[in-house]
Amino acid sequence: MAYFKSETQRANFVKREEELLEHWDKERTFERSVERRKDGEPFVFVEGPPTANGLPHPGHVLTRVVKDLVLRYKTMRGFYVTRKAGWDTHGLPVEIEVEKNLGINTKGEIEAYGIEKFNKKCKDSVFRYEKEWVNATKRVGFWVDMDDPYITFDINYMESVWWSLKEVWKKGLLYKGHKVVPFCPRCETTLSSHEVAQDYRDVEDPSVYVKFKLKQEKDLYLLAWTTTPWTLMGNIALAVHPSNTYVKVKLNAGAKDETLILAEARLDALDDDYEILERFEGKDLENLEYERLFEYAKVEGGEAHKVITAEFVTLDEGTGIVHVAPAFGEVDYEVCREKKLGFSQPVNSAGHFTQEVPPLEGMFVKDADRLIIELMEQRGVLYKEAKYLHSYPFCWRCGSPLLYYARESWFIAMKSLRDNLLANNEKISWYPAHLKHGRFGNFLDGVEDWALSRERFWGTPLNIWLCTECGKDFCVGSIEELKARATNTVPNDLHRPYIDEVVLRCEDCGSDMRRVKDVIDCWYDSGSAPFAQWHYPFETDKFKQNFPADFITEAIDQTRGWFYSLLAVSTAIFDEPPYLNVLSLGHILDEKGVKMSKSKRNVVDITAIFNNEGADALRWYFYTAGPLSDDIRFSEQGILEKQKKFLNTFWNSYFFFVTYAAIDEFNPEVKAIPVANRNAMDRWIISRWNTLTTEVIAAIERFDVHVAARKIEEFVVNDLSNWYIRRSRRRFWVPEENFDKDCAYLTLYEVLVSLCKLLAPFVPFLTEHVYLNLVRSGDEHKSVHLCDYPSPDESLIDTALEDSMLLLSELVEAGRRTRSDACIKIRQPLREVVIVCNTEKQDKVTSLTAILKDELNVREVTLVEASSKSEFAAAEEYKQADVDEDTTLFLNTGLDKELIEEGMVRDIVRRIQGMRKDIDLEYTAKISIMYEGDEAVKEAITNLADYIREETLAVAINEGLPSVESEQIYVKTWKIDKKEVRLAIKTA
RNA sequence: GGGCCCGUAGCUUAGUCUGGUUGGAGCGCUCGGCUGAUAACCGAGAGGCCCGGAGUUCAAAUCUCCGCGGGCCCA
Repeated sequence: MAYFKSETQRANFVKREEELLEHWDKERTFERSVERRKDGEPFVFVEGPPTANGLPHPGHVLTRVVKDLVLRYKTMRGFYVTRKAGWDTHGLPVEIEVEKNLGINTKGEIEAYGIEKFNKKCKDSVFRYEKEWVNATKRVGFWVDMDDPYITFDINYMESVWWSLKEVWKKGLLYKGHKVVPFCPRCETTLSSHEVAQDYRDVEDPSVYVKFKLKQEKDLYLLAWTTTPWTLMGNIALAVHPSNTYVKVKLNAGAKDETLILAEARLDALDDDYEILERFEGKDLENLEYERLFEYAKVEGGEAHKVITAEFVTLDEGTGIVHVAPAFGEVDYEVCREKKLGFSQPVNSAGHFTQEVPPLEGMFVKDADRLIIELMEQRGVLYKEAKYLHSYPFCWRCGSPLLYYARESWFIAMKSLRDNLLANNEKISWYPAHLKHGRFGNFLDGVEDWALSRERFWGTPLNIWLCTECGKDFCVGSIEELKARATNTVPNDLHRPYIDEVVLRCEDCGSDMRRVKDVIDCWYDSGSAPFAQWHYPFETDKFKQNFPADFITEAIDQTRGWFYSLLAVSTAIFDEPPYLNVLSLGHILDEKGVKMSKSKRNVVDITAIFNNEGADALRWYFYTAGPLSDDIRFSEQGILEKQKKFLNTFWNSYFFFVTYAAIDEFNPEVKAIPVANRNAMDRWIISRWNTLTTEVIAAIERFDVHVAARKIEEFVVNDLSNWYIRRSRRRFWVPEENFDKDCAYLTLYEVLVSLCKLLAPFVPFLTEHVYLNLVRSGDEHKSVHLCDYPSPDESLIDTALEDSMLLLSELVEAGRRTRSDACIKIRQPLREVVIVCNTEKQDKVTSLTAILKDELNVREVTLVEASSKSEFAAAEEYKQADVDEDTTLFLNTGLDKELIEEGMVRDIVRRIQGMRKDIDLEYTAKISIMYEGDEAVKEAITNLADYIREETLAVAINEGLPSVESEQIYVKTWKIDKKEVRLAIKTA
């Protein structure tokens, strides 16, 4: 009985994959692959948690298959690799989704709807597409434990987050300040940066040149410029560049005779004639005080209305003197904080002026521009007004112009940890390496304090309570502590609104303490994953085993996202890097090279890919497309090509093997032949395989996945299929058992099984299917994914042999070229090929002459020294082809009757083989042949009848066709070398 | 506006770090050949201002600078 199951020639990858998904489920193969390594060295991975409130995108699939490749590889290399899935569940994107469904979009409406109900909806919405995520994850073959994932809204997870924030608070790193954020006055919502980026429009705004009167000197003005006149109500300072040249100019403008200061490079801004009175550097202006434009808004917390110097001042436009309003600009806010200046906020959260500004009270800021310009004109402080075209962000939901607006916010003092961040970054290996000191390092260099709080609803509540009397703050670090300090009942759910009800007792004054209303930035949630997923420090074992991570990978946009938040949290709490290796991936672009995004409607449906091409084809496409750090132009056609070229070729190599192994009932278990005893071809493919394995392992260790995958592809397509198997076919066709055939079977078998292991992390489905059929002994519950990764046997690497084969392929190429030039088809045997080369090359070729004879269809191979070259070059029947500098090939193109007859017969055999295939004969079926042709044909067939019988499995060859047509007889007329030949076959 | 990455044939790409014969492949196209594993394969051909410009050098796809286009992050 056949040892191997036979296969169909068409692989049907999709169906195979679906079968294996069930098989793995039933066999618990994933779980067992992890468990069997539990005494191995741990290789720690942290899953970057996706948000499941949208459909998975091809980019997500890419990160998942890259994670899977590395984790499977490490597992097979003997590491203990646990893989906990995670879900990111909090944050504004979730809230917005719910708001959309409820048809509301202001915080007021949410509060009216009820925070309890609202958050319930958020919680439900978070897993709206969980099924699709789980399906896609499984379907693509990503082995990760989704039965026991970490979830950021889980109470244990939140408790760990609270604990960590208390550590931050205890170190004095948590403080309250203002944060200037893009804010929609209509929705009363802060917008995240990616929301802001969604709707920039070109708009025309008034730009005004305003004169600020200096206190020290009479009739001397600083000329400032702004495109948002309404922000002048919050003016605190004027900024100049410290080292640029400024001038004092006297205007010659009749009644408007006055003296102004501005940057020399911006004198163009003046409409009038002027005379330069003085030149000085910006820093000479520092600390000059000026009279405020409007007396209305009150200033708190520091000095105001003086000149400061700042590097951000540019001379591209304006006057080189910048109006600074900390309530309405992030840069403004930062510089004022640095210089310890005051703060003024005359605008409420709906974007209307407050009663601090009586003439404008209740007016929307953008509508107030006109009135403010008029007021300035009346006071004679407006130098001129112009139009200014610029791009400005609008709310993507309601279309209102966004305001930059300072809101009260809690911060983590990351700036003070800058050196620690940089030092920890030094302990991390980045792939690609340039990110370490490039994008990421630069970012850490200029790190800002982390605005941690969000005035929102669905998130981990900020665990800070403030005393209603004395203002003292307290940070709660655990549920136990909360219970101990609470004066009322502690809820089971830590979310809003329940937590808002919990009142603590102030230790200082004994009054009530109330929680601040904010929730925590969800990036802090996911940045806490290394410890929060294990409920550290309330449970300690798992965390200790799993920190720091050996490996994380996500797309490039996470450099300032998760890659940063992980490092930030870990540095603040442990002062250790949370991961040691980080691999950054490129993005998936559409076929035109544009980023795939929901709004552009160019996102490819991955389920269609799974159903059409299958997971292995998709994976192989991703792995071979190019360096993982490069963007990929996604193309379904490209995936199909991978399926045809690579998967099919691998399948067919396997199919060839099992087909003949079944016929011969070959059993690898009872054969053992040392490699050294096998022929050159066998030793060559085994050597190539060992070389390949060395290269593949080296490449994966560097995360050069595309290098590894492309090398395997070349091996399978070129070396194995197109050379080794093609060259060795005849060895498998020999009917009787013999030593050489056993060598061929064993070699191909060993290479295929080893290839399965080498490829298992890349294409886990196909390799499993093939492995399960090829390895039929041993454990019932076996799997390629339970195997050790192959390691190369250096003693089997024969570089000299590999070199020889390379030379041989060059000779074959040259020989074919010569035939083609001389118009002699390959089926026509020729007498001789002469190779002119040095002795070193002669040695290389000698062992492989049999192959050369076969490939070039010549009877003799003659090797000669360079000295005889001229002799052959002069002979007419020898056609020349140059191989390389010192190697030349001559093909003897002379034909005699014997050669012509042989060529004729080979043509006939070829036709008969085609006919066998036409009528789908079994490979082993015997036939009888009948023919009609001229004398030459008859003579050739008679002379070479034995050869024909052997090649075509014919038991009889007879001249003359049967007179009656019959279904059992297949007749076809051919033209061979201008002769008509009629052939007929029937099964014998 | 700033930082980082990418740009090679119609398409996908190797080569760039470490400058050095005529810039390699694959898909597609044209012609010819081969085929009882292969929806394959082999040979020949057409197809490249190596994004543009300047510089360094005996020598630049490769190094430097300035642009242009795309991407990401940040303003």
